[in-house]
Amino acid sequence: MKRHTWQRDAVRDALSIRENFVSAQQLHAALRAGGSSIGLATVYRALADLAVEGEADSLQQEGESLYRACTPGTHHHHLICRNCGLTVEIEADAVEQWAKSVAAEHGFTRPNHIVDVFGYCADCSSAGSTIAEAPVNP
Amino acid sequence: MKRHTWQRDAVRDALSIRENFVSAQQLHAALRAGGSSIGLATVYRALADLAVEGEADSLQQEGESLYRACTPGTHHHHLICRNCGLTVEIEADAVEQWAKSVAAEHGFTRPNHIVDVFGYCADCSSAGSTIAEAPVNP
DNA sequence: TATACTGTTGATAACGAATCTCATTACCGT
DNA sequence: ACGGTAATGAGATTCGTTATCAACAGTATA
Repeated sequence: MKRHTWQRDAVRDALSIRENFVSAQQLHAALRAGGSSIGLATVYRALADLAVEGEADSLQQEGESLYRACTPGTHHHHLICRNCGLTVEIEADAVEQWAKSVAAEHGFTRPNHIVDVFGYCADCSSAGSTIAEAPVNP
Repeated sequence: MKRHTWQRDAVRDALSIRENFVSAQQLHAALRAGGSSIGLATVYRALADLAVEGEADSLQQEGESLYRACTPGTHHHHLICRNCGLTVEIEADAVEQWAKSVAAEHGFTRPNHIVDVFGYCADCSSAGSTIAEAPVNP
């Protein structure tokens, strides 16, 4: 049986406050900075649970998992700024359909897909000279 | 100046033989098993270089980087079997265009995208009872 | 409310992928 | 052949994540 603890709530709340993707360690540091005594392992467990339950989206970047609160029940993808992390949820029925059809064409069943778009948001683009990273697709 | 070594060739050859995505450690083990004395760090370096030069595709899965040889100069994505790893290169101009337009709509510049489709290939689907993993999208 | 059951927590150890260090090797222009 | 220097590789190191396990705290029941 699943139990209700303040630790889970704390992680959920801390995640829901944030706009961008954050790592488990960042979230743990923020919670501790806020006076909480929550443990690191618990933050990892809570985030993994939230992701499984569909309350959080996750993506892998540079060898670490990042999480972000999302509205449960909706399937969407993300448009993420490489510079500041600003994240926009995007829907893409066309892509969903494409993924299904291309899988079916090749005899694949139970298709899933990973679709994320990265770029530089308007603000970071206009402040272009301060961006260290070189363009990836010139 | 860039130098030509048998180690780079060995990694490139070992990668080109394979159909599926492999990890650096798998490739290193295979090379050693084949009698090579190549070092692990060198395999990591060679794979990273190949990916940068566009001779290999890479993806992140379960906290590790997997690599696969690809025909240089062509932009494509992958359809990957979750069970056996069978990989099919797929092209998707529609998705490319969608990524560009959705980025532009939100003021994002220099868009990149990560698009991969996972599923169960025909063979693994028909041998369904042997697949341990539960369906992810019932 | 008191009690027992058991899922959860958290400090720490352990793990694993990837990178760094640095002495040694060997590629390549001269 | 020579010399500068990029590349190599064994091992150490870093860092994100997971496992361990005793102590704790929800929750159902009496």
